Amino acid sequence: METDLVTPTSPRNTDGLRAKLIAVALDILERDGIEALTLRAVARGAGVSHGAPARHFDNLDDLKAEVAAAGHRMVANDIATAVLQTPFDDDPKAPLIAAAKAYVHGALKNPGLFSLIVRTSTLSQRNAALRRETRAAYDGFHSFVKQAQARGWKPDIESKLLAGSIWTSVHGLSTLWLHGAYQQANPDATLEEAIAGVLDLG
Amino acid sequence: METDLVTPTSPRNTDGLRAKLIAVALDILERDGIEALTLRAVARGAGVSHGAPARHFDNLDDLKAEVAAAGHRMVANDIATAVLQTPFDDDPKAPLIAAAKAYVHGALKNPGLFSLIVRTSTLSQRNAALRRETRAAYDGFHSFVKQAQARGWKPDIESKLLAGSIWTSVHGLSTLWLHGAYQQANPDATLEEAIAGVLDLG
DNA sequence: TGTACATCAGTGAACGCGCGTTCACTGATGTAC
DNA sequence: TGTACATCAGTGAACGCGCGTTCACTGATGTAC
Repeated sequence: METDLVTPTSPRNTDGLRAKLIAVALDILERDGIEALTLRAVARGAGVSHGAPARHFDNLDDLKAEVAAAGHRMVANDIATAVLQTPFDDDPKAPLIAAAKAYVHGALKNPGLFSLIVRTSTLSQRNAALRRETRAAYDGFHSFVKQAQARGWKPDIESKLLAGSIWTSVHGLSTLWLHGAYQQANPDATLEEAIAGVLDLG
Repeated sequence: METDLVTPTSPRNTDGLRAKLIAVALDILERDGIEALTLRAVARGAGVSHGAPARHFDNLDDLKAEVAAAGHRMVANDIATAVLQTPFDDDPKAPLIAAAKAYVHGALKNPGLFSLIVRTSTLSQRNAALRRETRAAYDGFHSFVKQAQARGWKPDIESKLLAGSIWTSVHGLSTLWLHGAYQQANPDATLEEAIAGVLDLG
């Protein structure tokens, strides 16, 4: 289903349950992981019958896409907040480090949501809202990178390629740290060091 | 089950089916993805009854761990081959680029196996063989990095941190490219450029 | 203000599905004598 | 060489499970008059 940002208004429906179902889904992801995210589990968590979600979502994939979009928004928000709260001071890349930390910590805080967001990118071709979220999140990050460059950090690298490199690094670090693979390969490194290392490279 | 590298020998069992089940599992991962990897599907693919796999694997997780170990070995092998076939020539990091390409191409060739390997790292605490594979793969890569450093590439960075950074970057690029997220954010970049960019950073 | 009607979110029973796992069985193959 | 026996990989029926989805229903709420 192609869901728009503006949910269809109904005279007597305040969309209470719809919002609650999404909130419950985020809880389930955080507590029990992506495998546990089913329509029935969401209904149980919201205290309604298992048929109720069908009134708000066409099917499971539809729900997942909406949850992923909501999660995307949350992460993008956390990152923007972290960046805006971090002064450039003497280090032009300080805000980027803050952004990277927010990204990694977001992934570690809710691994299930992180997985869902990643896996849903294939789905996103069919969901305009999700597609917009992805795009907006990346564009936001890209502008932070350009600001750091404008202040003298790696000014000679093409900003898109630089943003892409940082993004892949931070994303990969999140994944590998989450699964304990990074720590296993590099037992002495702390997460802070790993994040800094990823940005300092070179 | 703690499975050892040496499979228990049985007088009349040549382990034909066991090996076939693993091969079928790899096929299923490549063709239909990780969701489709079930004991019953593997049995079907091997042309045996659905109860047969229970003679060789304690349960589904046991099978997955063995498949992941096999996949890990394959990837590590591909990387080693790529590195050994690439002369240092004038560019000390040429073998590392070859390694990165092999890693990414392996992920793109069999996304299901890639997912399984990543997700199984949590499982690996319970499977000694898989733990050894992970460790061996990383150690191999680390030695390649040290060789590049010995030839003058980024010699001042602590090799473990450098290896970790490259690993996370390449891993993240694989994931994001696989899901189309990287291309969406950076429509003009080719995979080759992205790989080079990740290693060139800085 | 009051009444008749329409809407529709949520109910709960029911459906078919594929799954993991168990278990008595059978039949081929290796071993002991 | 031949025979009796033991082993055990693979069979196929059966089990219970949770899932997504459908559907007639009911009851609360908004609307028209």
